[in-house]
Amino acid sequence: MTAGDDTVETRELAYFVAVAEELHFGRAARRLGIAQPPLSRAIQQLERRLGVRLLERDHRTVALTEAGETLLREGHAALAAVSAAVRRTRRAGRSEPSLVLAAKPGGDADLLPEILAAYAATPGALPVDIVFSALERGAMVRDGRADAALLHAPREDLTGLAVEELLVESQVAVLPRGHRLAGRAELSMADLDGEPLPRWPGAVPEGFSRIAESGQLMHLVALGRAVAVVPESIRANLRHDLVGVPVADAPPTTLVLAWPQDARSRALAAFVRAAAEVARRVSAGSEAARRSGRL
Amino acid sequence: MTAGDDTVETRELAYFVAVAEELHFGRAARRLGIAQPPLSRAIQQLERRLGVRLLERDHRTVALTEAGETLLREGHAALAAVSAAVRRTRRAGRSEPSLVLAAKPGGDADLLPEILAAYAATPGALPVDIVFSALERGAMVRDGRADAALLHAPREDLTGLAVEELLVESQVAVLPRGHRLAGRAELSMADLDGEPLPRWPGAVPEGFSRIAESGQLMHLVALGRAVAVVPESIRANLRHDLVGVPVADAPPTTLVLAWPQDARSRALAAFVRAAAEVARRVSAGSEAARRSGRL
DNA sequence: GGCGGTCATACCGCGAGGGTATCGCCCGTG
DNA sequence: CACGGGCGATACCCTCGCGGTATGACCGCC
Repeated sequence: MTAGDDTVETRELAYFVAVAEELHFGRAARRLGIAQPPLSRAIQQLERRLGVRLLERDHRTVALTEAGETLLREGHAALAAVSAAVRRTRRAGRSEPSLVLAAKPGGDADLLPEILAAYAATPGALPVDIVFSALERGAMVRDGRADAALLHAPREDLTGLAVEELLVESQVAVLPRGHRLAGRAELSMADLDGEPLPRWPGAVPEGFSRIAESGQLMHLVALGRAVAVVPESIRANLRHDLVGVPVADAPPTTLVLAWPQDARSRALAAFVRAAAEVARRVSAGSEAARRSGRL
Repeated sequence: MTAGDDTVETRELAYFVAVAEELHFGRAARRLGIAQPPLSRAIQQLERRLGVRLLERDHRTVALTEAGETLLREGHAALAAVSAAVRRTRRAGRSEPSLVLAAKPGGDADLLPEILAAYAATPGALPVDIVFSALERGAMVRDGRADAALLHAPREDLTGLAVEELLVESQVAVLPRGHRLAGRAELSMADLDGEPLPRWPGAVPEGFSRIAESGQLMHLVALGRAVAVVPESIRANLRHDLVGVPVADAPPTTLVLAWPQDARSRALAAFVRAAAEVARRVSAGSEAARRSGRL
């Protein structure tokens, strides 16, 4: 009995996700651009089809059941997979192909120009479009908006992505030039204990919505409203009113090149190879410089 | 222009996948249980909606374009994500919850009884259903048919799964007792060069469709039709007419417990902890035995 | 106790999806 | 070279299900 057609349409998933996120049929319906009654019906039908109660409604409030919570999580992932499929297909069909690389402004440790040059020198290289985003570069790769991204592990989540490690960096605290700790040769995290947040970029300081751009963060630091702990490579591009001081016990950060773990593109493979090659060359060079005492 | 409603229904994806796999509208339609004309229309509509040519048809044959190939790959993944969502939701809604563990017969290195006992002793432990499968345990975890599985790395693909390493094992060649190499204390892969396939379980020997069950494989070995290289733990349960001889240069195999990488279940976490604890205890014990010369 | 808010039900209209019949095209074949 | 068979596309029709409007049932709150 209850044959249970194992297939659910993406429309139904999107409807459920909307309701589960809003916990309110009317708002969800408005967000979806439909009326409320069809939405109620669709959810009931979905529950009947799955043979599972997804929402607990008591005429005043809507709450998720255990099953509803898993469908919210899993349904989100499934919808993401569908739109990733669509986006990647569209891109694969473009007559004039290119690679899209997501990078964070100032977050490339100055490797990007060399990587681009090395790849461009590859036979059959495609044009590379750089798209800048501070916060959702990983998501862009996962959902097909970008072919690859420069990410910082372990700060950013790498699940579901294939990665090539480019560079391991220690971290520095960014401080106003006049700060009491600015003159120190080295700090520990404990030294920063009393300092205003965000200690880590991406965290949310009091009264600010979100640090979406590194210039904003640096501005906050200059104002004494925040202290940032960031990879040492940004010292090269620091504003003149700021200084970077090594933090000895901050966990090292790894700059990685990430791409969808089952990508099959010839061009992407060549790009990854080129990036790895540049990283190898550069880190060997800086290693040599360090050994010869120039750093 | 080309507003491009970014959503595609799972039905459309399933239709395209069927055509892409069959490369034949008639067969695909039969497989889907619909007539051929609506299928043709659906594919055309999908192509129009994506703004991309997916199939190259020349009145005699159907071939995939570049975009079609990526939609085949990505669409498959997306459909799998959808049915995984459905299955996991159904399971989460069951009134009497349980854990489903996928194992391979003989592939648990005899850890399973202890793991089950350790987990059962956990407060709030759920009943554990063991489901045996030789070939698709990884897929069962990925698509929600199982909560966790015992897998052998690197022989089996672990992408998309979270894992806990339980046991590293060296490998042995399984040979008929009368085999010319059966008396040797140790072999190398080179010694097996002339031997009949499959060297590795899961490979397809001439004239046989698939080794789905280890009993079949052992039977083939006993008949001299094949030589198997497997983790050493199976030596304990070998038929009396077979012997296991260590293969010095075969890459070691790791028995891992794998689960969906974003699972949130309290019960699963407890099970993983219990398994890791047992593995730690057992490998410490066998280490001690080895040191004291009993092996 | 009326009022507003929320979800469910009743009912209707229309469009999309599916079916049958047929065409157009190409290829093999006698 | 004519003809038949196989394949995908087109034409046409019908039905079912999705979405809309109107309304009901049930609460909490002034």
